[in-house]
Amino acid sequence: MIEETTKNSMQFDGGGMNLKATLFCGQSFSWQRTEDGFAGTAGNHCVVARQNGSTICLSHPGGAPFTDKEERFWHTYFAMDLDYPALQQRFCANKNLRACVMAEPGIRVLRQPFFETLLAFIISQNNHIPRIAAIVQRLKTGFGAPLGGGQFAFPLPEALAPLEPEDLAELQAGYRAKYLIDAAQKVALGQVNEGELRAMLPEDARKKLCTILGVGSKVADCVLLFGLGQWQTAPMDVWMKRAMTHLFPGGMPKETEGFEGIAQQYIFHWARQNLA
DNA sequence: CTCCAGGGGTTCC
DNA sequence: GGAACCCATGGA
Repeated sequence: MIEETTKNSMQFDGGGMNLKATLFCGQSFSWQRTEDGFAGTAGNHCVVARQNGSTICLSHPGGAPFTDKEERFWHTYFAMDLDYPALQQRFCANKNLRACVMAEPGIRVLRQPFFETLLAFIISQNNHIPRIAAIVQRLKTGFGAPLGGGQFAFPLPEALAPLEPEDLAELQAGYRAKYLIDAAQKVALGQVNEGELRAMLPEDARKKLCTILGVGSKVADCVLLFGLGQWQTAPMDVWMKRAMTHLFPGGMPKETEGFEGIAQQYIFHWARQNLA
């Protein structure tokens, strides 16, 4: 008998993660609900994710085994290297942080690829989550490389850079189409470079991102947080004020699904940088 | 029909 | 700096 050595799925303990809340709270727009779980892509990788109790299970749409490289990729994507329960316990010493933690304790900040995070949050401007996700999906299927199982990768900057806004008409992204192309061009030409952004001081990276048409303070903050693992250093009161200005200009909403998660993500990242 | 959704650009002052 | 207005699109 030959032992089965390939792994057609990977499982790990979520460490208190709520998969559904994490995927659909508004930090990522690359996941879809399917009959047997949540199908999503990141970079050149695609998976179907499920949660059974505390266990997170990932499998390929076609059932293919995972390589070591893919396992590491998803491990990093879901930030499984961080001890969230311990992190949250520390946050709860602060009143504002505690409120964010208690709103939805199962949310983790995902580590998403830079370019797709940038474009997704450009699309997000003056828009709502279901439509953002629909536009992202059309962007992938229309301009991305097929990954099998009906999934498509997020298009590369080089694929979008030569296009004209009318070429993106099928996205139904409206006036944002020219923003997407400008972002793709600046990344493809190296005027905006992920490695350089990561090496920069966060405030400088923020300014650099804002040179892209359609990227202002809010989009830049989201890209720094979700796509670059970076955040600016600022005193707590400044940071909280910015988060609240961005997120809840009219005051904290009561039952708006996802919003509490966004607040938590904002605060979590700040706290990770400053309370360590 | 009007309003607005996780903004940003432009054009004023 | 801040305020008004516009930008496409689709759902309530």
